[in-house]
Amino acid sequence: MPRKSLGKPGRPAANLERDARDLLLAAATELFAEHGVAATTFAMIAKRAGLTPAMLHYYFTNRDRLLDVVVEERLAPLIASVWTPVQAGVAPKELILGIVERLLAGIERMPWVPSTWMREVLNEGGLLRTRVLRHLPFEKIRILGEAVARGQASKTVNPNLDSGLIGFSIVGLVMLHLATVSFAAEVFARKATAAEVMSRHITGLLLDGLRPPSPARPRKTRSTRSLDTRGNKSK
Amino acid sequence: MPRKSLGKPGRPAANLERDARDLLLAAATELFAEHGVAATTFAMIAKRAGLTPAMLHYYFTNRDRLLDVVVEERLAPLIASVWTPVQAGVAPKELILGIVERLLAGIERMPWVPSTWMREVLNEGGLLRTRVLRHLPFEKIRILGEAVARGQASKTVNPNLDSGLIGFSIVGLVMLHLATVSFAAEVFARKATAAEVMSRHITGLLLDGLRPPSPARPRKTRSTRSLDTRGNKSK
Amino acid sequence: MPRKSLGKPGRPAANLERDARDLLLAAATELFAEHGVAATTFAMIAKRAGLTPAMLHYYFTNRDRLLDVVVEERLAPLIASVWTPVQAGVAPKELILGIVERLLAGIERMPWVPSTWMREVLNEGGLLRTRVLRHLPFEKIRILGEAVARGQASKTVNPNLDSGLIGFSIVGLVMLHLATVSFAAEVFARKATAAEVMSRHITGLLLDGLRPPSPARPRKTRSTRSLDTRGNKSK
Amino acid sequence: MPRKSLGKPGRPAANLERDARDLLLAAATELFAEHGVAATTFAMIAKRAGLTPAMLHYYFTNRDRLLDVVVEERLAPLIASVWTPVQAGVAPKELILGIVERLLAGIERMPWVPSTWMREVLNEGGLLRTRVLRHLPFEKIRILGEAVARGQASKTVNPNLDSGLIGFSIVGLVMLHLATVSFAAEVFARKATAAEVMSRHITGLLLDGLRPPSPARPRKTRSTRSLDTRGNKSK
DNA sequence: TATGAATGAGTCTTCATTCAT
DNA sequence: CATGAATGAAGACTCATTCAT
Repeated sequence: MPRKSLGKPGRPAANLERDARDLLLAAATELFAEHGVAATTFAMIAKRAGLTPAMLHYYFTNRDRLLDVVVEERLAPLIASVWTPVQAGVAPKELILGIVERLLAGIERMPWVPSTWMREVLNEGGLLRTRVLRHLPFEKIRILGEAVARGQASKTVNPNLDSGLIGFSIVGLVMLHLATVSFAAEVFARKATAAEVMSRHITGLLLDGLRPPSPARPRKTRSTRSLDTRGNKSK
Repeated sequence: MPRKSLGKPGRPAANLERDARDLLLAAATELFAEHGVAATTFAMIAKRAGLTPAMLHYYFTNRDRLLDVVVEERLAPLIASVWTPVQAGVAPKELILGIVERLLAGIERMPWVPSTWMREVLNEGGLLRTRVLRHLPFEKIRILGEAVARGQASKTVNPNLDSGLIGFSIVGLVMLHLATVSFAAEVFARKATAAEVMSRHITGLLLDGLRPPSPARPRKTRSTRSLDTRGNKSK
Repeated sequence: MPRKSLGKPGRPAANLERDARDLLLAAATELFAEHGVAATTFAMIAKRAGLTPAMLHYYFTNRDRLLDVVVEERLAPLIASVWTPVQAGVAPKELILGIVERLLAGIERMPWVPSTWMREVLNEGGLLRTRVLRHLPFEKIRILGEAVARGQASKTVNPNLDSGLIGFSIVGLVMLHLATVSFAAEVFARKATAAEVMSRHITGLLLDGLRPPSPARPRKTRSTRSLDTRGNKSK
Repeated sequence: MPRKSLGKPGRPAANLERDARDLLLAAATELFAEHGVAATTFAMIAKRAGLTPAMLHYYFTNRDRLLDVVVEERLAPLIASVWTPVQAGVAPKELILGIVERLLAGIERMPWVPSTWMREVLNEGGLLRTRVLRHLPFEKIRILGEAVARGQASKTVNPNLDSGLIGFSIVGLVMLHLATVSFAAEVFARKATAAEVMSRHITGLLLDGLRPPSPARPRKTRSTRSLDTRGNKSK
């Protein structure tokens, strides 16, 4: 509860020395990604943060509260940053590209997200699912779905897609591939796929599937922009 | 696969009364899907199977061994049934359709798979990852990748896709969507998406992405066939 | 596995193929010596004998009964063989030499005895103590004590010795040294002391302590006789 | 040795209120002597100390660590106190008398030692054997052996003794007799032999065996001094 | 603000024992 | 005779949580 870090207004940047609460939160999210929420003990978190298990209770009182805090202070801002710019009236393709781009940028800052998302949000019985649900931007998701449905009506979008599922497919596809990076790397015993390649693969899959993209729309802009071009400041 | 079940020679089919080992295995896989491997205790498994925790040790000696058995007797056969038919020389589109179809059929028989796959195989630190790795059909995955690469060389396949990742994308996409069914349902507080719709959505995404499919190839066959048309009988 | 060995009554010697009961008893005594009674499980015994834990119950019904049998069929005969020849009227020195000799001979046939004796008989709380107590030849021990006391009265025996303890000292000393063989060997990382040397050391200690033996009585016979000169047939 | 026990600076001596760690250690050593290490459970120790089993893990983390601590904080100091005064150039008789005296004094403070020594150190498979081995004063043992060997060369010491074994015989003899006290008492259903008698018996046995001591060397001093005349302060 | 001490509930696992076959 | 199946009780050990300091 006690939120220290009351950086004097005078001091501009200098966030170097993070306080204990931040340290614990960082350790917790890392470990959640590595071992899952259920398998992460207070002792493990404390050890990684170089602090004591009792401090976790001091700052978060509770295992449940710790999860609340992780969702509210870490996942919710990411979700907001990804979906807030989604506006009605934009073409579905542009919406999707924006979502993917912002999501990739967010994950770059919080690499623990994909793993945790798949494990603890999408999965039935995931320990963060209910908590995350409260922060989903239903309105924005609906806007995206309607854009797709309109596209389908005007024959410019694949009618096989379910307009209600497309939002989950986009986010899930990104999470899936990012979480799979280490798996694919391990399978082939080679180093992880480059972020650039991964980004192209994902957007390519979403936009055109297996088919070669129509030459009319070169899409060259995408491939040249770096991932963090439009990083959403979560604070 | 069933070990004991020495049904009297008189009784023909009727495998109704499953033995304790089978019962435990079924309870374990269910619970793994619901809560994850780490969060599933012997007590929980025993309780669901209507047996005692000590029996788990009797049959599997060990928590590790239990996981071994789950992989070897449940996941490995599924993997084999999905990939065995993959042959060189077939068009990538056909390969992908076959994989998706067989995978969906397998999951229909073992609904606990998608959740567990995402949680315990794809995820870094997943408790089944190493074990599953040993059963992956690298040769078949390579055949698929090469088919895609050849398609890209002949300009008939989307060059943005990474031919090395495509195998993981296909399997992952199916797993992801199946695991997400309950999530989407919960989000919209409506009943789960029909299997038929889900199947069309997934193959649609893989083949054409957002773009409307070319009218030349109607693909009507797919949408009419039921999911388990060619279920692989594991027996 | 099932070792029948239903030796016909007609066949006299031929005990080569031991029956299951014997096998189990041998495995049990070995393990008792290695790990102690408390730390030896039925599973360990069965495994070493190449049989099943359930057979132990079949033959011995009970853990307690197994211990009873070990004492009655193995230790009691050894005790009897050692003490039976002790007769009143013999000089203490001769009595002691006889006891040591017979004990060493018995241990040679049952190498598990010293360890078990020290651990489970002498020690407070030893699991065989009460059982063994019933088989101790109190009368014989008394005879030895009186022989020593008479020697002390006639100034021919060390008056510092306690005539009541001397019986325990003799047996204990032998057991101690035999059990210590492996320890001393381990300490010096050399091979075990030869039986001959050990025998001389023990009798030397008992008869003369640190002092050089009086030249009048050469005692050469002892040191030249081998250990098993007068093995006591326990059956 | 006492870890915590930070008695207020004002209070001078008075270490009456022992801390939990000490209490647990005392309970453990007592029970090890009574039932052996293998048969002593955490629950038993905790119960005797009036604490909970979980505290044992708190202070010792581990069953193995508990044994380490017992050896390092209890047995090792005793061993050191017994052997440290052994110096080259001293007559073997004096060396032996000193060792016995110091050992008896140590055991008087730690009555659990003899039983545990015989069970868990000397015995093959003893649970403390390896741990104790690291604390044996090999150099001192060698000095004693050489003193005996020199005595044998100059015909003043019994040549039947093995100079390499004599150290083990001395310590073993003391441990044996002290551990046997309760056994002998139980056998004769009388109260335990007095410490004084026991001490005389042991040293008598070691110095002269069965023979009456030579009148030239009266050895009266020994028998009059009480056991703890020269208690070794372990700190 | 921080922590060492302490614990009850619960984890996996082992064991002796029973019993139907 | 012999054993595979089954289990209650107990083993060591872990964990989130409390609390005095």
